[in-house]
Amino acid sequence: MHDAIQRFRSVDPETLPKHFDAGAAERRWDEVWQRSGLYHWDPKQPRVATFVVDTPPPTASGSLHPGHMFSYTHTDILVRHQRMRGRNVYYPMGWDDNGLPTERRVQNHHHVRCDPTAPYEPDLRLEPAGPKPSGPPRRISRPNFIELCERVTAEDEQGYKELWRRLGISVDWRLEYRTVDVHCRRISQLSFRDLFEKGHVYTSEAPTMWDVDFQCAIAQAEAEDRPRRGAFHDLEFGVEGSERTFTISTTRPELLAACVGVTAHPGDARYADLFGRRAVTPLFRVPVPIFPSELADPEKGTGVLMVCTFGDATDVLWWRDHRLALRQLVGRDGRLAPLRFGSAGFESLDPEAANRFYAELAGKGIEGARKKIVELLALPEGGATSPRPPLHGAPRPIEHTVKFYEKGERPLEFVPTRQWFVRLLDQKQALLAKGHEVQWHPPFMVKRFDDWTENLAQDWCVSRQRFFGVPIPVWYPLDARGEPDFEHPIVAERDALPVDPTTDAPPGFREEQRDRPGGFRADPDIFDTWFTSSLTPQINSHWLLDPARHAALFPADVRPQAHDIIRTWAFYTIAKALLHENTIPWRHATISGWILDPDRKKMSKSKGNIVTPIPLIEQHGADAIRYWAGSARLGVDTALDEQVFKVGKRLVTKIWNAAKFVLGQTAQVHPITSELDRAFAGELRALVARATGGFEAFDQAQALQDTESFFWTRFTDTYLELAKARARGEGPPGSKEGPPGAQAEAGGESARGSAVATLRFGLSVLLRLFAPTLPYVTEEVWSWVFAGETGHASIHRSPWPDAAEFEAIPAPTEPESFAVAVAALEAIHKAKADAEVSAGREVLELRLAASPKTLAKLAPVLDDVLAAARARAHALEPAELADGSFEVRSARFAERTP
RNA sequence: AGGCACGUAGCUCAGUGGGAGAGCACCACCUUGACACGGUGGGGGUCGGCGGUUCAAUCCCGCCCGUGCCUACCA
Repeated sequence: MHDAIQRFRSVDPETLPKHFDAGAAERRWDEVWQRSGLYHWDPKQPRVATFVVDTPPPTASGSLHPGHMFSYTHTDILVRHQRMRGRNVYYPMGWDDNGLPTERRVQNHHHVRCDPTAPYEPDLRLEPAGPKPSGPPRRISRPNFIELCERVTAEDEQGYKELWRRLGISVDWRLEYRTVDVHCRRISQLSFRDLFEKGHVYTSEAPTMWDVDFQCAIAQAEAEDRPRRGAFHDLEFGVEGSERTFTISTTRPELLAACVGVTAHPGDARYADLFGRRAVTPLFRVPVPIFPSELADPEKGTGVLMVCTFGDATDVLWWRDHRLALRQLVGRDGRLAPLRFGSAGFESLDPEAANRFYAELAGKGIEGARKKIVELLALPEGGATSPRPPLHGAPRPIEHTVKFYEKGERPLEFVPTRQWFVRLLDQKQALLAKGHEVQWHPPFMVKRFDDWTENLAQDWCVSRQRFFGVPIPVWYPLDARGEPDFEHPIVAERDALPVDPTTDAPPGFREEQRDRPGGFRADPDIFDTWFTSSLTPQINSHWLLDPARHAALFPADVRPQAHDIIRTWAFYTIAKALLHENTIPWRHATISGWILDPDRKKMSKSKGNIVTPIPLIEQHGADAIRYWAGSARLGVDTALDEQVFKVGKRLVTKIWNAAKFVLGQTAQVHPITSELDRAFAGELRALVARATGGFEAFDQAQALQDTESFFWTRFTDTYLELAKARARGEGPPGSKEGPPGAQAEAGGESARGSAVATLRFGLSVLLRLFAPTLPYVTEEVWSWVFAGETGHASIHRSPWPDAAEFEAIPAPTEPESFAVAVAALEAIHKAKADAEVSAGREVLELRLAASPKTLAKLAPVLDDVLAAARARAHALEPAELADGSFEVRSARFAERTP
């Protein structure tokens, strides 16, 4: 770089526009960068030279959000730094088109519903439905529905793509993928096949968390707790063959017909006599076993409780561990199923009464059934043994937490259904170990991973009863009666993937055998969206399809993501890499915070406080938005603050103006020899080390802050002012001998050339330090002269500044001379401010005091200080002042600025 | 209930075992030649509270208070 200083050219500031036009620069440079292949990954380079980003694939069906700008900019800043460090960057973009958000978006956008029984309409063309469609939604076939999903997501992706390009997100668009495309379906199904071969997946019919509205199974990761108002109902139970009664408290009286057991803590003396006997439920008079369980809390309710199929996760445990009866009450649609008590049905001491009572409940929804059963329980004839009503007193309102599907509106139920699971409970220790092999930024985020992993209670349910997504590549053989054999699933062969079992026949079968006795039946389900998106590193590396590419791209270097999906995306991705290859999926996880609105509330669509991104860019410029994002450290929730945009915009303008000045200096450059220049270079060198260290520690905010602070306080406000006169070939006013330093240096021209060279060198270094954060304004300035001088057409492929660039610049004679020069100038500025005259006013007389040591340090830079202060005359006075500080003892200023 | 993070100037946020900082906002001044999308100067904070360690604590330790989030709590 120092050699390049010799080739420094100048530009005529008159030829440059007066102001920086951010919008024009964004359009122009994006086009140039795309056309020149600036962001292209080079597959020929080795792994060590490559930097692989596991970019988050956004759900394109969501709405654009300032949070998108925020977190993707974080990553892009790191990526641009790596690119300038010479790394061959692999920076893809994916779109997560799977699943519910897309289906919902299509349903609303076109006012349709998927009806798998409807026939395919090849020529169906639907227009967007508009804001308030009338009438019931149109029912369309599954293939039509999927076509719409693909069309809508493709449209939505354009909005994102436009935003990324406008923001200067430097992805290689050749590496675009969609989680439903052929390649991703193949990788996803390969993953299933591999897990199947390794014994990590199984199918079972078991009670599973079930959303009654979506009628779909849910994994633990998608369930969330919500506080809800409920009420304890005290119900009197009888004891078989005895007058003994006891009272249980339940919030779910509607499940009474599904009561299959009663339990209390083994140490609870109140109920010790009951263990081993049978309780008799009220209304339905069903005898059920009474057993002790450590899981029962003597403090809660009455200490004794009913076990139902199924009220909650603990019921599932009791049901399984104590081999209780299954009396599934809530159906897939959330309504109470028909039950029969008596000889042909469930046991009851009074089947006739049981059936009579239950007839009042069957077919009702949960809320309706609860209301009804409370009425029934208040009837005197409902009691099992006692003459009074089984419901004691009024329901007691409580606040309790209830599990919901995160996108759902009614509480989850446990419904026995056949699902596919990935075994994770037996992998907890290995998962924790792998999680700690990853370096998290900030490091404490690993705790989120630990908490989740340690508390994992269920294997991962990966099958979903939805339409749009990756099909599970499985068929089941049908026996002679047409019953499927779930113990011997037929999993598609690797070479056949991807398959859709609903249209493809399994190996060894013909299509005509579908759903026929002796034939086969397709698994109708699709995968959980995370089953595919947990493979984004492998999707990019073409795992199992291209071993050389996989070796070059896996594990990835960085996984950027937000902290709310550590339990899903990060967790499942780590799990997949562990189960497939016993490795980690990436070396670093960078966790961005959330965007809060100016009132510190989380921004979300439901709160209606979303600001749309593009207008913000139009208003402030992409660099200013990036400045705001880059200023926030990883993991820190950040307010959407227009003030910060303005600060960023001001910085952009200042860079542009400073560059215009620096590059407008026309003098011939010389080697950097003057003391002030050498001292400034020394400070700059320290900045480069700090900023580089910041980037290496994934702390782009610190790097930016250091660079920005240096730029204002060490460059524009100080060095530029101090070196300005010399660079122009002027000295202090009235000095006739030529530029300052002429006496001490070999000649005036070399001192002048030293200043010009230092200005250019400083600008070149600072531009490159800013380039990752502010790609547009730095590229614009770079293009004026530096591109030709350094041989790097774009600043974004130019070498990151390093110590080697400083080697040819001699160290300053006095390490503190820059600081001393600044302090002296500030003292004179203060005197001018006190006298209420402009900083540009000439100083006719000046008595400047400092300690003798400080005055000695000032000597080699004195002429620059006097020139910057416009001092015609001066006297230096040794004084008892703290080292490094100056005082103006007296001064006289010119009447007006010349 | 356990955990993690945060609490520093009116606001947004850096920071470090020894001097309390930046930007914005505020006040005063300066039409200066790269920049008025500018410059110079200034006022403003018991660094959440209480203890402890230390020659010295905003920083380390303990407890407490407040805020946010994660996990658990579902009879």
